[in-house]
Amino acid sequence: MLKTHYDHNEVEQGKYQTWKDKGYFLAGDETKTKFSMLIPPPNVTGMLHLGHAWNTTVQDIIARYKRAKGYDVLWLPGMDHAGIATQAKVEARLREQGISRYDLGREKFLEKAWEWKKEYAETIHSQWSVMGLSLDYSRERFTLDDGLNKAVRHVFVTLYNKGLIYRGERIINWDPVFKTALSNIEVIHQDDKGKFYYFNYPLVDDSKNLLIATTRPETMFGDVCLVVNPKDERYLDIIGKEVINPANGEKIPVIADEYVDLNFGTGVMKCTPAHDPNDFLIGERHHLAHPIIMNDDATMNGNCPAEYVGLDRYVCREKLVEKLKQDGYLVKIEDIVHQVGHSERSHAVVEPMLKKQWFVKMGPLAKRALENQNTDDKVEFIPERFNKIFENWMSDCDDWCISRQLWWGHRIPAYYSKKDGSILVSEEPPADMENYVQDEDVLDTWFSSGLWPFSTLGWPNETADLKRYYPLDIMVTAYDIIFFWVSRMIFQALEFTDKAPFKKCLIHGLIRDEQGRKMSKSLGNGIDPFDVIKKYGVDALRYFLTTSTSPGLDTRYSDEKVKSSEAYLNKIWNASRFVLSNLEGEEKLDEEIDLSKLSLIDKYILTRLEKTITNVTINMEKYDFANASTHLYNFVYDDFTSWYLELSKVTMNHETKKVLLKVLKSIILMIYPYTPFIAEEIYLNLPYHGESICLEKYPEYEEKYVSEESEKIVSSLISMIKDVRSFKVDNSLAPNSKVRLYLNHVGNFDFQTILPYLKRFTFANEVIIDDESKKDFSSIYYIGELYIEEDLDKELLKKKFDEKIFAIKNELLRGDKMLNNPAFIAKAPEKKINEEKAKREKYLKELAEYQKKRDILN
RNA sequence: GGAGACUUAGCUCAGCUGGGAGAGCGCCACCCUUACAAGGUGGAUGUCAUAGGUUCGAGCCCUAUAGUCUCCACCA
Repeated sequence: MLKTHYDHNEVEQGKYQTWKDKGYFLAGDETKTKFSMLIPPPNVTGMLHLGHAWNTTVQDIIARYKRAKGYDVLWLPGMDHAGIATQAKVEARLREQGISRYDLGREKFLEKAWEWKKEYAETIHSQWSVMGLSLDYSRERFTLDDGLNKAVRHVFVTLYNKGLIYRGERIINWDPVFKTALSNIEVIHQDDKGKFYYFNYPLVDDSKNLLIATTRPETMFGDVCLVVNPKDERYLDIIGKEVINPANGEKIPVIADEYVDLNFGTGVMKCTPAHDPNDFLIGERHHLAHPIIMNDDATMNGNCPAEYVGLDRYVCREKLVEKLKQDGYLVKIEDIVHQVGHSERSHAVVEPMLKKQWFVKMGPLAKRALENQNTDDKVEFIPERFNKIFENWMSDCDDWCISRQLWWGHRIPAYYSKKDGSILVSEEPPADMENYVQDEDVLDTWFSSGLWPFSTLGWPNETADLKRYYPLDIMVTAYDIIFFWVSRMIFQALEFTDKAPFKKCLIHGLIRDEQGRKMSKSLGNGIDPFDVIKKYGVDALRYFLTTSTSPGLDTRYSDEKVKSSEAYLNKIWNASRFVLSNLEGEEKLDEEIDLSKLSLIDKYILTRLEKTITNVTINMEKYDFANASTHLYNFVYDDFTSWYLELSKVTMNHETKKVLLKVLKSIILMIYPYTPFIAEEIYLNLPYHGESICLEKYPEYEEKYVSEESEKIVSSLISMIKDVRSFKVDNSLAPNSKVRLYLNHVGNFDFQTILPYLKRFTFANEVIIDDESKKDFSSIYYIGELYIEEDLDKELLKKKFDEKIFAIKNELLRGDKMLNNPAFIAKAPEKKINEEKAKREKYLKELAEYQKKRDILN
């Protein structure tokens, strides 16, 4: 029997371990249709946050729903080594002990990193279990395990041999803190305050100056020329001439290139090919030198005048500006706000630098990904608009810089000959490894994540799992990693498996704090899901996360809403207690319900149940969990607890008890994917329950339980009761005050069937049916077919009637406007016209009745 | 500079393919009615951002405007 109070701690206790031990979450029943998904692997960098909780709960709902629907569900767990992020954490930990990774050396450092991984994997596992995620742990993977390493090497080598991976010297985004290259999307552009410095570059053999504006004076040491637009009439005569670079006194030429914008700045720009991507392209076109002027830590190098060597780039900037000011070259300084690139991980200002790195050639891969979206094999984004976001990015992306100057990750399988420096790219090290040196760099962490949908299933081996579960049915993720991850999975999958990696991609938003701000460490506004769980229970958190959210949109965390989720579960808990207490001692409740023995209200609730099952299922199939839960919520609160449970007390019998059991069971089966713990607890307390709710079937719509007629009659009954209640409040009568009711029998059903309920809920001491003599006494209140006799305030009654008459007249007006409109009659669908006509009839009748009663009062 | 989202009750948000404005929380009044006071009953509250347009009919479709937010982009 259920305890008097819903205590989430007690309810959650031990259940997950049992589910896991019993193997309920293991995939592999080949008699069923498969349904497969993978968890987006969390980084082994720390604790899971509310975003993870949201993302994984959505998947868990899908997994549990699909299992209940009879699928063989594979939900494969795993984690991501998260190269740069994890390495940063491990280095920070070492720094606390006063050591750097260089003190340890590569091998020892990696040992530390694996220790870190082990530690945090454990944390994540325990957090997954608290969340109740129905993961198949027997298939868990890690991006750095042997199988995935093999997949990564295979992909790298294959792409290299196809010419889709190349090594080249290009301008890349350099993170001077972590001292590694970054891909374009790892650079966050944000508005920073900066300055526009205007300098004079004196022309050689001329007294004139050229005015140049720059935001980065320190790069002047790397200037190789000035550039003007060949169409710019102002500067036609100076093209080909030389100027003095005031920073270092070197003579540099003025060249012409279409790139220069005539309307920006002074129309003349300086060109630093090694430290700016556009300057680099200009340099390529004009075969210019590209001197690098900074070290990896963004200090100035030997290509700068001695007094600046070793200075940090910003210190150098100040010093140089000061000097140029003294020398009379500085014309003015303007304050500006401009977009500056920062490293996603270190937040340092990214330095564009010319470096030799590995790249994936995106053109052909992107083309195929885009083309595939026009085929039957396309990935269906939910909501659909994310397809456009995906396509926009895909159709305009640069080559992907995949080498990272880190240690934690997949080491690039390229080997350089000690003899001649030639490159050997191969899945396995060369036999004569002593003659080679392996590339020091590792791959971008997203390189391996991009293979996740198939590498985790054993690819490149033709494993049974790969055959059965690939491609996946759905991928669930937040929109912020569409570029990082989703797009890469898609083009890698197409390239290596000739199929899209998943059929659907369900996109959800990000969770924000109560004020709508992003949760961040610096703001200190992060909310630990496990604090919330302690307070309200994991079921309440899960319910909140998946029901008060809208597809693809961000959501705000709301303590109030989690609380009300808990209140809802408490409601179900107590309703269950009521049902169970009524079932006690009853036998043969598992026998088929005898429709002929059902009361009016039993038929009513079954009808509402069947309709609810339909509505919930439709929305579950669309992965619209907010809508699905709303249908269930309304059924539970209104139909079931507010009305049926109360009404059932009046005519409780054996058949009603069967109905109570059936309806309760259906409710907990439908709430189960959202809130598995409380659902299991109640389930195990039901008579005739199975081993676990995890093994139960989802409720199915059954036509035989639907009775439109009963639904209609009980709806009238409910509105009568509501009217009497509201009548009492209006007349300051106690809710349980006795009344005498008169029913005028105009409907086509037997009023006797509703009498017991009407009496009980209106506290009527008498209900008189069809007594013509009682129709014109003065102290009455009339509602539909119902009269109430009482000593009443006539003025109040008049007012009530007048309000009602006014409302009906308004309705009539609305309808007449339509019906008197020839265009409406001509163009509106016939169904709608008939509806309006029927309403008109109904209102006219009501109006007449009310007016009659109103007249009696005068 | 492009792209997208959002603007509905005091607050947070629903409103499915156009056909009588909804929920939760909050608020007011009454009630410890035998599942539930984490409750029940009854109630108040909206020129659906603004202006046009399409339509018999617009919160919903189209256009423009304003405000908020996000993403993308190399403008020195």
